[in-house]
This record gives sequence, structure tokens and C-alpha cells, in this order.
Amino acid sequence: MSAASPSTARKPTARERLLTAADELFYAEGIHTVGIDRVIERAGVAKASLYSTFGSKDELVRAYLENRHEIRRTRLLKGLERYENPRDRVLGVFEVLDERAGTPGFRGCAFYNASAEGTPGGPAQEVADSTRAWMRGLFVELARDAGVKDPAAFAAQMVILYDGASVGAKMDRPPMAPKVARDMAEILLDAATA
Amino acid sequence: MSAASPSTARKPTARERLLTAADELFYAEGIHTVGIDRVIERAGVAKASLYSTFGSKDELVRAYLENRHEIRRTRLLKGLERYENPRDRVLGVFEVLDERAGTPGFRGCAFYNASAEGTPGGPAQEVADSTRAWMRGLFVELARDAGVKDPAAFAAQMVILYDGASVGAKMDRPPMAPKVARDMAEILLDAATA
DNA sequence: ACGATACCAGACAGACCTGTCTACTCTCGT
DNA sequence: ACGAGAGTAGACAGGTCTGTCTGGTATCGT
Repeated sequence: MSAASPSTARKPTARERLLTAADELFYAEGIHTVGIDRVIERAGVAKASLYSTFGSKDELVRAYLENRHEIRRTRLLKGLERYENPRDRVLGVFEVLDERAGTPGFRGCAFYNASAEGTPGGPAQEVADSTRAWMRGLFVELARDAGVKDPAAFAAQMVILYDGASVGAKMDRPPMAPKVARDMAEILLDAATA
Repeated sequence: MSAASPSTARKPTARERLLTAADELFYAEGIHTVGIDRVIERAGVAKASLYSTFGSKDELVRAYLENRHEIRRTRLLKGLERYENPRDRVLGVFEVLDERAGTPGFRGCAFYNASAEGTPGGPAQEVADSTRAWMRGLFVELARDAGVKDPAAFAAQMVILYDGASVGAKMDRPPMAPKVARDMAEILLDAATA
């Protein structure tokens, strides 16, 4: 709402405000539940602006998911910077997830949620596929750096762990799953480097 | 459609037909996407019958999920009978999941899907909680029989593995996740009994 | 035979949703 | 100064959704 310096206090464009509003509402309440009217009301934007910018609700959903992917990507890479040891960086993924799961309003993986309620083959499926591919690639890279024998196989294990921890963090209260997953990853890492 | 013996060829009640139709449609296409009209059309049932039997769509959803829980419970217990060794029974859970994930029309965990699109605190959340508690209890029991030192902690690990395998089975093609999870469970089982 | 119960067929109300369209306003580059 | 581009406000159409209500039919226990 307020900026440090007036010179940089540019008003966000309609597109940005729409994306912010869509992110908050879609993630918190689901895509089907939230109508266009609620999005434009929260964004303070006219309906015509939404349709001239995105064309349809489906495209807004796609933009929302791509934005989520970008956010997760930077959060993860940023969060991993603090670790020096390549081995700690593998485990660090689960620590970052743990921190994220502790924040209020956490509702699990946005891509899986969207995929659960969206039609198969829709935009949700596409973005989910690409974000999953990126996660797997990240784990392959981290595994290679950590000296794992078969990085691809180990990455497949870590993705399962990540998914499971994410589900548990959403469904269970309190969310212990990420911490448990971290310990599991440690055991599996030992087994994969031995 | 056809029964072996005419004497037992009782016509299913409206409730049973509704539940069958709801199960097929809700699981395949999602709860929000499928309207009441499609359910009653497939069930061959009048709308009034649905509302006199269940009262609301929400209650139909609850019945659908409770039915799913019962189906999974029996499938799991039945599938586990073939294993003699308590250790194999732990791993067997993932083999049963693997078989299930291979069947056409598999779309992941019905409870997580429902929870992803449903309002928090709704019927989906309640049934999901109880079915998760049952799964955890099953793993605790299996772990104890297998001589695991800390059955509760090990069960928490297995639930994460099961969730992750379930997600992977839905999102990835082909679904390798259950097989990978089984191998992970083996490693973790060794670590937990050592 | 008959009344109760269960069920079917479909119209209807009221709400909500996406997407279009018209008409007005503001801001900025030239 | 002024025209173009971007945005705002809101009515409107056409569709879909849940849930109610009326009225008719079949089956079964007594």
C-alpha cells in the first residue's frame, strides 16, 4: 500500500492487481468457487479490463499458476543459498517447505489443487506438468552435486517425498510432515551415496 | 445389468444407484464440475428421490466419500491377505496401490481431490481426516507386527510415502511412483528395525 | 382389497457465473 | 492542445446450478 520512496511508488497495472487478487482468492478458496466478479472486486479493476488483458478465466488461471511456479522457484532457490554443503542443499528443500507450510494460509500445492478440480488436459495440467518437471530437474542437479550414484532415481524418490510432505502439511494439523520427510531424505541420501 | 440368478436379481434401490453414479462421476470429473442433473440422469432416478434420500448435494458428497473410504479399506485389507511375512505386509500396501494406480480411470486420492476443491471445514475435510487416521492406524499396526522400534514414527513416514506415491501416480505418466515408494519403504523399514 | 411407502417425470424459482457491450474518464506523449 | 490508449462502471444476455413442488405410478405388507 505504501512505498518507501514516492518516486518508485508507481501504481500497479491492472494486470498486476488482477494477478495478485487471483492468486489470493484462487489459492485460498479454489478456482471453481471463486467467480470473476470477486476477483475484479478485490483487484479494483473493471471486468472489461480483465477480459481485454487475459481473454478468459481459463487464461487467468493459467497466468495464476505460472506466477505460482515462478514464486516457488525463486523461494526455493533463494532458500537454498544459505546452505554450503551440497548434501545440506538436498535436505534444505524440505526445510524450505517446512517454513512455507508453517505460514498461515498454506493450503498445499497449488498445482495439485488446481489439477484436482480442473478438467484434465486444461491449463492446470500443462502448468502442473512443467512445474513437476522443474522440481525433478532441481533434485537431479542437487543429487549430482551431493555425489549420489544414480541422480535420476534418487530424484524420483525425493519428488515422492516432496509431494507426500506437501499433502501431509495441508491435511494434518499440526503439519509435521515436512520435518519427517527431511529425516527420511537423510536416510535415503545415506543409502544412495553408500 | 444382468444377475446370475433371477431370484437374487433385486433391483438396486435409488440410494444405491445414486451412490454408484455419484462415485463414477464425482471421482472422474470432480465434485464441482458434476451437477445434480447428471447424477440423477446416470442413476435413472428422480430428483425428488435424491433430495428425500440425502437432503442436499453436500450430504451426497459425504456419502460418496464414506463409500470410497469403505472400498479402499476392504481393497487394502483383502490385498494384504496374500502376504504371510509381516514385513511384506508393510511393503504390500504400496503394491496394492501400484495395482490400483495401473487401472484405467485412476485419478488419485478421492479425499485429497475433494478436499482440494471443497470448502475447508466441509464434509470433505471431515471424511478425509477420518480416512487418514485409519491409514495411519493401519501402518502403526503393520509396523508393530514387523518389529519396528517406534511404530508411530514409522507410520508417519509411511503415510508420507503413501501420499507422495498417490500424487505421483496421478500426475505422472506412466505412474512409476508406487513402485519407487515401495523400494523407499524397504530402505526405511531396514533403518527402522536395525 | 387397500393404504402406505417408495419412486418417477418434469416444471419452476432464485441464485450465480462467464463473457459482451456501451459509455464515460484519466493520463501521457507529441 | 489533443488524440490515443488504458482503465472504470455497470447493465445485459444466455447458460447452469441447487433445491422445491406438483402429480402420477408401482409395489408390498396386511
